[in-house]
This record gives sequence, structure tokens and C-alpha cells, in this order.
Amino acid sequence: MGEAQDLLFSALADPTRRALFERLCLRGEQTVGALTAEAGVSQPAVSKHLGVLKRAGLVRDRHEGRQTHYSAKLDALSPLVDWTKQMSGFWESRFDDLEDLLKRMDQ
Amino acid sequence: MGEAQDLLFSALADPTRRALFERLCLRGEQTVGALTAEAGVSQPAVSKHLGVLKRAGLVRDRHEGRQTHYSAKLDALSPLVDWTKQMSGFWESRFDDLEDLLKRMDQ
DNA sequence: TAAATCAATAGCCAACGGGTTATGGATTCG
DNA sequence: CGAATCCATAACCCGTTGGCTATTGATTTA
Repeated sequence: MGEAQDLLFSALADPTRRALFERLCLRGEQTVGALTAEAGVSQPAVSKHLGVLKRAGLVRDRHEGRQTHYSAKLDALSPLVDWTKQMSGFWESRFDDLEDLLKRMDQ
Repeated sequence: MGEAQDLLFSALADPTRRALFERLCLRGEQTVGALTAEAGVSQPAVSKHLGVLKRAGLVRDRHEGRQTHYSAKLDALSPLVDWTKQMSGFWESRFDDLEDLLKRMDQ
């Protein structure tokens, strides 16, 4: 099915990448340098991971001078919620609340 | 963090594997042969994928004579719901209902 | 018992993914 | 202007992964 879905699931599969996304969710917008400082891998590695997250729609970037700020796009998680809902079968209504919230989160 | 979480996310990353799991969710218990018939890959490949899904806790197997029946373990998805909840930050209360349901589903 | 079927394992191979260092372009600072 | 900083890209390495065929063990069927 969805190419986007594939990007989403495989983007979240890597622990380092997931940690980056988690950090962005927890601490808000961060520069590449700040993320690199705690990532445990090199700056190019971080940049590459951020690229993958961006293509999956999980983050956005904002350029300011020579530095790039990244932030999480929480609404990108709704396809995941959607999929879980389909797998689970029933309970649509219970998920719908969350999905709406996610969609309203960033703009 | 969780080793189990890693297994879960990476198990769901592969499209073929996700399709197998989806089929088990949708159609219920299936033999390896039945799954192979529509998987588009060889029987050994299907067996290997099922092994990965099993180690991630996403499926269980039941041996009956010379054939093995696999079925989805829906409650294995709750860590995923859990994680999404954490990323979303707030709204725990809205998720709690679902999580309880998932946990009660199979045994 | 012999033949056939089912599924798991073994062994192999090509492709991919995540890591590194090196480099370059853009921007800020002295 | 020259030096330093920030980040992205390039080039490369190597371990992992997903696929295949061949085989084997177990069970059913003839």
C-alpha cells in the first residue's frame, strides 16, 4: 500500500533516529549541533537521520543563518494511529479523539 | 530503552512482513502455506518473516500435524500505542481506555 | 512401507543501511 | 578580508537483511 506509510514505519525503525525524534518531541525545536551533542553519533550521521525523518514527514526544518532548526511534526503520527486502528478492528471511536487532536496540533 | 520496542518497530518496518501481519489481523489464523500463496515470496522467506514477527511478540504459532497455524497477537501493539502517547505528550487519559482493551483482547 | 506434502533450517548472495572521514558552501566573527 | 563555525553532501566501508534454492524432519496419504 502506501509509499508514505513505508517511509513512516521504516523511519521509526532505527533506534538512533527514534531517539532524535523523541528528543524533538520532548524538548521542542533543536539545532543540528544540539542534537549531535547528545546523539552519540557524528554530525553527518545526524544530518542523514534528520533527512530520513523529514522525508517521512516526521520533522520540519527552519533555516536561520548558518544553522538549521528541526522540530517534530506530531500529526505525521496519525497514519500510524490509523493503521493500528485498522489492525485492531473495532474501537474506531476511541481512536478518533486522538487522531483529531494530532491533526490539530501543528497548524 | 526497550529492546522489545526495537524488535516491535523493526519488525513492522518491512512491507512484506507488515502485509503478513495485516493479513493475519484481517483474516484470522492462517497456515504458512496459505500465507505463502499470497505473499509473493517463497515459503522459506515467509517462515523467516513469521519468525521475526514471533520474536517481536506480534504473532503466535500453533502446530497441528505437519502444518503450523499463525495468528496475530493484537496486544503486542500496545507498546506502539504507548510510545505514540508519550510522543504526543498530554492526553494520556484518552489513550488509557484503548490500552486496557488491547491488553484484555487475547487472554 | 513408499511417496508426497508441509514447514523450518542451512547456505549463499546481492542490496541496503548506518556509520565513518573528507569536503564544500554558506554564514558569522575578529 | 580571513578565520572559524555550522550543516549538508560525497565517497567509502562493512554488517545486516531479505531474497533465493536445497535440504531435512515430520507427518499424512496411497
